[in-house]
Amino acid sequence: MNQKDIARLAGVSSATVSRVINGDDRVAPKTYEKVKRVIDEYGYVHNAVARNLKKSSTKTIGYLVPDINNPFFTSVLVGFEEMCYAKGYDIIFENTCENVEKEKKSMQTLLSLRVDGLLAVLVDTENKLIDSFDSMGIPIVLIDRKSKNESKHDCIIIDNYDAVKKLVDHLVSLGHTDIATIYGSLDITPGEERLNGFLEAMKQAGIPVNPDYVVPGYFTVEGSYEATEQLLKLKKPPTAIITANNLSTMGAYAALVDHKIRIPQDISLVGIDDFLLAGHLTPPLTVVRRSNTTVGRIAGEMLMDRIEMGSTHKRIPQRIKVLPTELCVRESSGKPRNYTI
Amino acid sequence: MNQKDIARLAGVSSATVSRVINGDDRVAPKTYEKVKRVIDEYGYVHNAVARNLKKSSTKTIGYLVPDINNPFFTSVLVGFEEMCYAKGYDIIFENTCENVEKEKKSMQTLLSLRVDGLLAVLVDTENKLIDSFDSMGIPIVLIDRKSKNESKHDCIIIDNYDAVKKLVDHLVSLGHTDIATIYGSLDITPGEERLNGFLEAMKQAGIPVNPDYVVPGYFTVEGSYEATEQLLKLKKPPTAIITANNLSTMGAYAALVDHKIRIPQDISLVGIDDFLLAGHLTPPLTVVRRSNTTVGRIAGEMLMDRIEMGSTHKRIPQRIKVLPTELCVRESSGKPRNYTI
DNA sequence: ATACGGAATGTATACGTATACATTCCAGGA
DNA sequence: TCCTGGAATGTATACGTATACATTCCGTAT
Repeated sequence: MNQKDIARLAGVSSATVSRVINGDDRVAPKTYEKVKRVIDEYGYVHNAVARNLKKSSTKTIGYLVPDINNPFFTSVLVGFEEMCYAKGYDIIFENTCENVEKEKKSMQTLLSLRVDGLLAVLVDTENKLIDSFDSMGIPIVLIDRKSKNESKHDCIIIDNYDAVKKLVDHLVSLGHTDIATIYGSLDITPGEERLNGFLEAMKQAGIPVNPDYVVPGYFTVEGSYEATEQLLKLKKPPTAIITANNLSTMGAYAALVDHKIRIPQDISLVGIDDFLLAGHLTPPLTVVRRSNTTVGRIAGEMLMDRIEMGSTHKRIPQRIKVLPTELCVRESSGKPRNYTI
Repeated sequence: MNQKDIARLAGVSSATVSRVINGDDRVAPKTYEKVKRVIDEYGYVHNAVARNLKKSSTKTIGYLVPDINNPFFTSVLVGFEEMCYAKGYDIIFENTCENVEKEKKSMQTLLSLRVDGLLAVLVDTENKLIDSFDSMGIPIVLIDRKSKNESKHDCIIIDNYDAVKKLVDHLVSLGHTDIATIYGSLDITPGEERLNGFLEAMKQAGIPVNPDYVVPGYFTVEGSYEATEQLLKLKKPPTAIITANNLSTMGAYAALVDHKIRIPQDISLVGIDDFLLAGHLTPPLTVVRRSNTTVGRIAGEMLMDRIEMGSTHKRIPQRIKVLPTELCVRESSGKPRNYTI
């Protein structure tokens, strides 16, 4: 059942059917009704595949993230989907599992599927396939992680140095000096910048950094759980811990709870990125936060803005949107203990 | 740049190029290499839109859920994506926001996009568009919520009656009689069955149900937060609360924490469905759980199984997979208090 | 009555691919 | 030498749509 069939049944040409379907106003009301009736009667459903081929546009956008288990990417997806739906775009979902090979295949697929745009959080920011998107004129918006080489793509980030500095300063103002950090993967920008931000903020605060207090958590719950246990095993555990993202915070929290460490009496815990329940844990956690759905919403706007510009979008220079962050003081940060644990 | 261009540049026909791309072994090794080289050199990327039109199959599956903010649906997505990726299917993501109108539009879009299958959690289980999928021979797998009318579609569910009964029996064995439940939306099966299951299990245990102890939480964090506050306002609050899903548990937990109610000393809290952190809260929560990623994985299997059967899949009768649930006793359930709060 | 012009509709084609069918090629057997 | 047959390749078409262009229709002005 296609337009030609409908045309025959309605006694018109297939062009007219196409016009009815696309709401072309150059069709007489009575013809419109007649065709509409036949369409409904026979349950014809428009074939977007053929349309996409003809129009060389798919009204489709790729959403490529490394780990959908991470609630951050889910929240971003919510905002992104909201914008896409409003503008009539559909989302093709790709989960790369932080795997370079899978990322390649996913990007190849999206390319092949002729998505009109791509929202990506890349594992391999030097990925050659990025060039393919460029040469095909498909806009890309990057989130959180920038390409290391001079990238031409729009991106939405936060000031990681500033975010960590807010946490360090907060802890320092409470009297902490034995501050530890559980840092993330250093080969992606947030990991690198948040660690450097920590070191820099400590320097500015005039507090020497204890190398034992700088441990990797790999941005994962498990990694940070273990990192926390490692910190607890020290002869003198830190009085405060700064984590590098939401998962890291969860891991550290779980480890502290499991080891019966009281927060914040024994150890203060603060982190980057808010998450569901973070404000309702015992105690509620102090975090530096941004609006995750806003990230998705702005990404959608920037992307569809470029898409609608057509090929001329290449003339618009890279746009970098730095979202504001806010220190949200709750109860997981307090004065440093003055006893041994 | 298309197959014809590549063909001309390589001095072969477009059919040969197509064969090379599809790995057809009826092409001479040297020809294969020659074509491959031209493809790489010119950065040709295969057009899946055209292929899909020709083959009337898209290697694409719709994933339609009411609320991706719910971690349950995210976990399901993880398992589902895993299976899809393994079999070479891509996912088109639709979030209906529990909105009937949006659900209709989404289904219409998926139909138009000619997805090969659909994994759906429907708001409106009487949706007429389901029939369109049927008549076009596109298989559907339903999760969690069954169609109310006699549905012909595969579905993956749990025994809700049994799940609630496990919680009730657990609480009764601890000595509780003042048991409250925060139930979910009654117009979807899990909501209806879990409430009925509660009433039935209480009956079987010989415990009269206090109508004040049966309050709606609408399967949301906020709704359940308020429901919990409502329970706390009673002259005699319950000694235990059973929640209807993960969000409901979070809401109740947050409310109890915020009102300084001690769990389980003052009130026990148990719920259906596990979630990240549930085992690391203070105290860790007792829940009835299933493997969420398994739900997605099995759904993917059932769906692609039918897809690969082609049109004959209609001859296979409805398959209902009831996943096992397990009572996971942690520390949020204890003996009932013997004092007034 | 005729010409005109805009509205309504029809005709024909291209989008890029996969594949049925046709053709060419070539080695090996008679 | 010719024939045979399988391997390799080419030719032609259909998938379902949107749309440029052509045509028809019909009311109105001349």
